[in-house]
Amino acid sequence: MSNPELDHIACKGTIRAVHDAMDVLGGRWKMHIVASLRYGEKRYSEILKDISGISGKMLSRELRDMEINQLIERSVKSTQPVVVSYELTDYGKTIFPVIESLAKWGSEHRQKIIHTEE
Amino acid sequence: MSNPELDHIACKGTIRAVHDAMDVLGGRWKMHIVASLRYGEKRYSEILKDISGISGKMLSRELRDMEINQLIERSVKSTQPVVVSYELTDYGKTIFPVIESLAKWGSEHRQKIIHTEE
DNA sequence: CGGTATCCTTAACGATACTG
DNA sequence: CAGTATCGTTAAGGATACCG
Repeated sequence: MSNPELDHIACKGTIRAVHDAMDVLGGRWKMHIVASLRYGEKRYSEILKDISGISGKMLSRELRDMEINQLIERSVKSTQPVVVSYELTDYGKTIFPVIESLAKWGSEHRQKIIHTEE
Repeated sequence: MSNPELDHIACKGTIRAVHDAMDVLGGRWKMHIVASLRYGEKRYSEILKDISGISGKMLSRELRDMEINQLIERSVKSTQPVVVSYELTDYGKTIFPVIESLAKWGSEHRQKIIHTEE
């Protein structure tokens, strides 16, 4: 049943789609940020605490990128001191299935690593 | 129904799982390679043609990484000239759901970009 | 608190030339 | 064909200091 030509076309399509996704979701931290905002809005400092390893500079840079791409929304409450929070837009929430499958694979992968005591 | 504490625990778990996945699948090209091998084994030069933008150096480096992580298998047929091909291991194939959701998001994202004529 | 500016180091990556 | 070696450039990222 398998057809080399059709496979090739499908393959190229998948690669292109993966490429398009990576343009926006690529980089070490974007997926982490989506995961952090998974259950609702959070403040800058909360996200910073959530994601161990990220620096403030990178977090603000990535947040800005994602805001430009309309994945997240930044809101400022002009209290004293100022409170800034971020949340996923409806469009940003469409990434959930990706995060979910990635997280699922990641936790299964960790199990595998543990059991083969690497 | 939503519980801030439970959300926080779930969130941290997701972030950790995403992190574990990224350790192995991170980088600009690994997902492309999985997509390229999606429908069966391929030769080095075929993968190189599939993935536009990747250089030979990066391809061989990424392939080696993935072989070490047991995601792909490299086989050499000692004909003249030598033929080397790569294919996903059973373990590597467990990444399919991730690729699928990523590709799905990517193609929808492209549609969105086109329709908002960015 | 939520950043930006500056400096610095390392890693990623590409191009080219070369080899078995 | 399937790479490796070498060189050079750009990007990623951290540390620290500073600002409204």
